[in-house]
Formats: sequence, C-alpha cells, structure tokens
Amino acid sequence: MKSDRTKPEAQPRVTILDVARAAGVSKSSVSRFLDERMPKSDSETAQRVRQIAIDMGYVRDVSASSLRRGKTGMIGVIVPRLTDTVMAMLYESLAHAAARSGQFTIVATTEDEPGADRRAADILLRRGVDGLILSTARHGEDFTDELVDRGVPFVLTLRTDGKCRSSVGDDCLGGYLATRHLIDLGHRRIGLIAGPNYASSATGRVEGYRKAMAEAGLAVDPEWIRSSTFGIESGGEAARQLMALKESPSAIFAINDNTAIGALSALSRLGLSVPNDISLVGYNDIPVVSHLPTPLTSVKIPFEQIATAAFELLSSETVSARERIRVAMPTLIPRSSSRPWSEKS
Amino acid sequence: MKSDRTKPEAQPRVTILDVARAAGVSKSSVSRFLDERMPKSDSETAQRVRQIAIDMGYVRDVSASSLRRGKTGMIGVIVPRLTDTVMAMLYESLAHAAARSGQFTIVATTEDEPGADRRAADILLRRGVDGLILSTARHGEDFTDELVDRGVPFVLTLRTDGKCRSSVGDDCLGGYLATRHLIDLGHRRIGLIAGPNYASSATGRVEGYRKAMAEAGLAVDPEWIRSSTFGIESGGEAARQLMALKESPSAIFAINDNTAIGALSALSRLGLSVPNDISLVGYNDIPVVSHLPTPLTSVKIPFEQIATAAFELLSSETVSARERIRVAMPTLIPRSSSRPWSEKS
DNA sequence: AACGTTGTTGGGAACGTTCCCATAGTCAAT
DNA sequence: ATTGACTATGGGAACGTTCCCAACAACGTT
Repeated sequence: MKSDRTKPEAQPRVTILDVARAAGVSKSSVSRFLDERMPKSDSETAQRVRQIAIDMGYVRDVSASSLRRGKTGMIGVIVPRLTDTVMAMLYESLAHAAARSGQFTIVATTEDEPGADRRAADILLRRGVDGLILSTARHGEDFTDELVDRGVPFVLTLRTDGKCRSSVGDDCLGGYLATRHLIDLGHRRIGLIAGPNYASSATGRVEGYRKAMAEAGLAVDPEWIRSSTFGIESGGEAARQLMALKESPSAIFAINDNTAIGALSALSRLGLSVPNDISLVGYNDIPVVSHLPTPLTSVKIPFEQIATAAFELLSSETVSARERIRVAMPTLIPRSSSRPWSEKS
Repeated sequence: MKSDRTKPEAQPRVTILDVARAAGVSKSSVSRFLDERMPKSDSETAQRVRQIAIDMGYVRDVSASSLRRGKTGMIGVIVPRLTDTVMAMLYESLAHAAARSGQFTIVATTEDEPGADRRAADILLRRGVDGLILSTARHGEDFTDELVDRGVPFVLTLRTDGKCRSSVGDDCLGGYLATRHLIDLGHRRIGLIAGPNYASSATGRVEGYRKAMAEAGLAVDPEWIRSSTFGIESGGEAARQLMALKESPSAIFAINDNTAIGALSALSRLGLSVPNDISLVGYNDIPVVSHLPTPLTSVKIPFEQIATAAFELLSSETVSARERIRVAMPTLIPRSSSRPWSEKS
C-alpha cells in the first residue's frame, strides 16, 4: 500500500509565456518561432528561442492550439474492424502517412453494419477531426452526401462509390490477374467466391474475373459465382457449394484471403487437396497466408501508396474529375496453392 | 471538373452562447446543464435547455473544453502492432471499454522495438492524452519509472513488469491448462515454443508449462524449450528444431497462435500430420485458428474483462498493493489439433 | 422576525495559443 | 533628408468552454 507506482502530482505546465519570459521576447514571437507551418524563420533569435523552449521542456498544448487554429491535426479513419488484418494493414499505412504530414489518425469501427458509419463519423467529428477517411463505402448509400453538406473533407479508400474522392486499388486488374493466372495454368472451370455486392472492392474483382474469362473465350456458368460476406466461415460455405456442383471447378478465386482460408479449410475437410485437386487464389496477401501449410497465391495491394494518395486527396483544395479517384496497381504473388491443370487428370 | 464532391464552406459553429441566448439563460447555466459529469440536474429548465441545444445542433468543442478542464478524455494505447490480430483484439476491447466510460482511445505502435515505446508515449502525450495503457512492457526496462516521475497515469496490460498497475491474463494458469490438456491426453514428451523472455506473458506461460510437467512428475528436457519472437516464421523454425531432436516430442505447446501456425506449417512440410503424428496447442484463440484445415486447440483470453479492469485501474485514485495487478482467467478451447497419445504407436 | 442552510443563477476571469494590427526598425532608392 | 517598401516585433483580442464566486431565493428552525 505504501508506494503506489502511479500518480504523484503532475508538474505545472511550461507555457509559451514562460518561454517568452526566459528568452526576453514576447509570446507572439515565440509562437511564431515555434510555428511548424512556416518553414523559413531561422534568424539569430529564432534559433535561440527554439533552443530555450526545448531546454525548458516546453510542449505545445494541443487543446489551446486547436481551439485557436480551428484545426486539430487529427484525421478520423473509419474501418469495419481492426481484427481483420487487411484493415489493420490499411490503418497502419494511414497512420504512417498521417505522421509524415504532421497529422495524427484516430480510428472508429463499424463492424460493417449499415448505419454504423454515420455513427462512427459522428463520434470522430465530435472529437474534432479535420477530415475523414472511410473504408466502408457502400453502393447506393447517401451517407457521403451528408458529409458533403456538412462541409466535412473526406476521402474514400479501398472501396469507392465512383463519385467521391477515393484512393483504391485496381480491383478489376487484380481480379483479372488472379483469374488470368489460373487460366494460364490451364484451368477452364474457375469458381469465384465473390464478396458482398455493396463493396466496390468485391464487385471490381468480379469484373476482372469476368474480363479474364471472356478474353480467354471461356463461358462463365452463373453457378460458379457464389457471394460471401468476406468472412472465413462464409468462404468455406461458398467453397462447399462450388464443390457440390455436378461439374465442380478445378480452381477457385476467392475475393479475399479470409474467404480463401475458409475455402482451404472446407476443401481439406472434403478430402480435397490444394493444389493437387484444386487450385486456390486469394486476395490482399495478409501475412498469414504465406505461412500456411499450403502457402496461398494471393494479390498484393500497395497499402502505403494508397494511404499516401488518400492524404493527398484529402488535403488538396480542388481535384479535377479525372484525378478524383486514384487507383493503385496490385501485384499477383504466385505460391503453392495454384498449379498447372490438364483436363484429362 | 464542375461539381467536386468535397469542401463546400463549413457552417459557422453553434456555441454555448448561442444556446444560452436562445434559451434566455446564462452561458454558465447552459454549461452546467450540459455537463455530463454531474448526473442529477433535471430541473424544469435543464431539460428545456438540453432540448434547445439538441435542436440547434450544438456540439461541444472538445478543444475548448479540454483546454479549460485540463483533460481531453483521451487515453493513449501503445501496442507493438495492430496487424497482429491479438493486439487488434485487445485494442478493440480497450476502445469499447473507453467508450463505456465516455472516453476515447488513440493508438500508437512500436513494432516491438526496444526504445519505441518511449517515442510512442511521447507522441501520445503531446496529443494530450490523460493516461496511457501499455502492452509493450519489458522485463528490466525503466521506462515506466519515467512515466511515474512525470506524473502520467498509466496501466500495463497483457504484459506486466510485476510492479506497476497491470491488467493481465493469468498466463501461468493458461500455460498450465494447455500443458495439462496435453498430459491428460497421454502425452509425455511435450515441446514448448516459448516466446521472447522480455515479455511476461511468454514467461508466465512457460512457468505454467513447467508447473504442469512437474505436477505430473515429468522431467523437462531443456532441449524441449525453444524460444521465439512471437512471429509465425519463428514458430516454424522452433518446430523444426524440436522435430530434429533424437527423441522428438509428441506434442507441442506454442506460446501464441502465430507460432502455432508457423509450427503447423513447418510440421506439414516435414510430412507430419497434426494431430495424427503430433498434437499442437496455441494461445490467444485468434479467429483464424478455429477455421484452419485443422482447427487449433487454443487458450482464450477474456479481452473485454482485461480491458475493463485496465480502465478501472487507470481511473482509481489509489490502489492497494494486492489489487495493483488484476488477473483475468483464461479458458482452454479444445479442438482437433490435439488428440490422445499412447507411447506404443 | 431573524437566522443559518441549501440550492440555483449569472458575471467574469481563467485555460494557452494564435492572429490581427499597429509600431518600430532596416535598407534602398529618390 | 524624405519617401516607400519591406520585415521583425509586441500588445491585445480572440477561440469556446469551465469554474470560481458573489448574489439571490426558498426553505425550515429558533
């Protein structure tokens, strides 16, 4: 009970006034010298004052600064959940990008529930964020209109609505690359574990799939396309359905790594081997998939690049229609889960 | 180019003064009526003023409020990384717990690098957090002393240094349960993929392992214990080393699910089947492990409970020595990766 | 009727910073 | 020497809220 290792009394704060007094200049000057927004100012005194501030242990009070400036330097990020590694990767990249421009991100989650993004945005805006980055865009929702009306700067990422400023991966290309890879390996009957159709990331990849199939002159049986919720369980269910078809596919392209993992598990439980009996390709290249017993072929998304572009879009005053949606190129990473196929086997 | 869907001019803010004017009372009264910290106040006028505030779309300016109150209502959380699902689960639980007490969490990551927690704490403190929750405690580091000196309230979580306020899982019990489970199944030679010895979570589980082995009268060959970095790759390497022993183990307890996944992969590549040739138990019960081709037996940690306790510790003025370290009970979740063993096979 | 006790109210001064503006200083060109 | 055009400086007023305190009202007790 005697020496509780927390909470002695806090030291009194060193203010800009203390620094001013110590340096023999006015608070206004100190404020100017310490203003990170104007790069020049390195006169004789400026440097001296800055050094004194450091020596005295001065740290700017963000509350006071934000109050006066009308900006907090915080950007709100909305993701479905952080326990989805893809979203965690995105968020970490966004946090890095923010730090690079002297800003800071705070995050709120929606669990992918329909109305939750509005609530999340509200919480973040109450906290005083200067802008929002949303990865929860849904086709046919007017939530973004509300943000526009309120004058809140925002950018969509990973998923776009096709209208608002967005920084996304080229999902169509990614879907094409994945499917094309399987076609090149000799597969003809390729199943698709699609995503929910409210997400542009999912529909884009489906589009890429169709494009690759069409280009190869392969007809797509509608039965080959099964939707999912992006979840592992859901991917397993879709895989089971695909394998229950009279002419089951020899390869499956899963809309993301989660559904691919679910599929892997379901296939294994059906006594099917990946890649001997069936090839499998995922999407996102989350760390775990390269370390599975059968390392998964997947499509890598350049998150850092997407995050950087998102911040550029967020901070630019106006953006031409052409540049409103920034698209980053994905890369296919071939691994053991996909292998050549010949029809006779 | 014409209708850029972001940035019209922002509306002028509704202040407490506007509300006061509209309601015909003083700003002081409005401030009091809207103060969430005092629950009582529901006089006639109080309710009327509150309603007017809502109708006018008033939202409190956190910067001004924080400046005056000297508190921001933000708690900083430091984790190694969010792309580790365990840490993401922890953070989400902490975020929930914070929301329940009207607070908000912001997060910074360290990548588990030695000095990075100090930097992360600095960033968060500059942002004005009222306190810190650290999951990066290391044995034999004096970083926490610095926080104590500066008068910053903080709590350790998941990992403890044994001195400061902490909210952790009972790692010794968890390690015991996992090992005991394998012993009960008939295993006698049980390998351990330990963690880095700077983390109390890892050393606690090792302790539990030793306890269970000792209790069963089983000698522990030092060769059976391999350290790791908590990473997938590292778990695979440890598993390979274990299986290279002249008398290789019939079961492996991995310090966390990541190393278990790495082990699973390595074993599979050695042509060994889990659980037929060897049993495997992980720790943390991250979502993916229950959906692997061989669902993994794991130990579940009550994150919500740990998060709640962390906030209680953070906000309580004084804490008796006995209650300084709060310990939550883990639960073993048996799945297919562990099965009975008899020596003759 | 005078007294404390309790509760509610509004005026005004903080909180620490930034920004506007007026003043003073420097230099070059007239 | 006077003007003009800059640049560096400090005083003071914001920013929106909370908190202190004094004023007042309402009540029951002596």
